[in-house]
Amino acid sequence: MPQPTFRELPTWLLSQAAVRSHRILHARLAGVGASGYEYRVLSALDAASTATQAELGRLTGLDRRDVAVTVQALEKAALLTRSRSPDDARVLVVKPTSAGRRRSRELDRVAHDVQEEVFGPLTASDRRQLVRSLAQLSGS
Amino acid sequence: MPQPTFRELPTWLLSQAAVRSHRILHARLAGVGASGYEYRVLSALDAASTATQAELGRLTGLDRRDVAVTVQALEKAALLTRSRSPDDARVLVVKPTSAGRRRSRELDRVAHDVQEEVFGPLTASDRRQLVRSLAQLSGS
DNA sequence: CAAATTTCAGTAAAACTGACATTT
DNA sequence: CAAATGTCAGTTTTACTGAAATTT
Repeated sequence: MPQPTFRELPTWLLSQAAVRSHRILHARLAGVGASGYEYRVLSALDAASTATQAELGRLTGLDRRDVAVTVQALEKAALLTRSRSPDDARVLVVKPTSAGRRRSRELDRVAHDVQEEVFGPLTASDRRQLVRSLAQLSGS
Repeated sequence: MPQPTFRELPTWLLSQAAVRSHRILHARLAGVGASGYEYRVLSALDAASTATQAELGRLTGLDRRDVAVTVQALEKAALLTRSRSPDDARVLVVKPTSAGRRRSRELDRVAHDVQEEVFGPLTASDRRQLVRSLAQLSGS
């Protein structure tokens, strides 16, 4: 056998598993009216309690531009507030509203349920090993 | 701890690992002037020797529409040919040209090299286990 | 008529790029 | 002046939807 085709490559298997996982999570989030970006921002913000937009970008892996757009939409929906930092006039401090915190936990629950659906085929020990390896791949 | 945030979820780790893997593969393919769709179609076609567009869609996991667009571009680049099937006038039979076969193997080599870069952090046995689990997740 | 194949027109999410004004 | 932050305008890739024409 010379070079394997893409269908036998680990990168392909990884991509396919992620596509399937993403499809399921995305469908569940859409079912409650949320996008993936919104979920990430709200969930990260709930965990941090308060964060600047730049911090949210680092926490969520989103580009600053995409953070700005998402945060603006969430502000319009009264799920978070933004205010200039007194310490640093460049920075916008973002805080969840109580509706935002409720929403965040609702989305965390939705995502939690998806884990079973996606990783159900694996044994608990395979699952642990998979999580370990995946964490290593994305720079732990 | 109530619900974990998205950053602790297996689906997130899977997504992040896939994003990183995709980024690397995509950059390497772009470096030789190919898109992911083109690589998948050419590689699948080279392995199958000949296929209809619908078959290519099933092999590559691409939507029929995206197969059509990709195949038309590859035809324009003289990397494959299309002809009506004599047996079934609905069907377009796609064959690689010799330039297409060379191109396909070039891209397979590029992708093969990426495997090391992406999965290098893992031991060989972790790698085998990961591939097994990933295959299970995408419906093996 | 039902089903499959191909094509057309379009949307949407995700990731990303380059530029700019403001502030530190 | 360099660096960081937020904003604006835009592209690319990938995935997908709905509809139409053709043929089986």
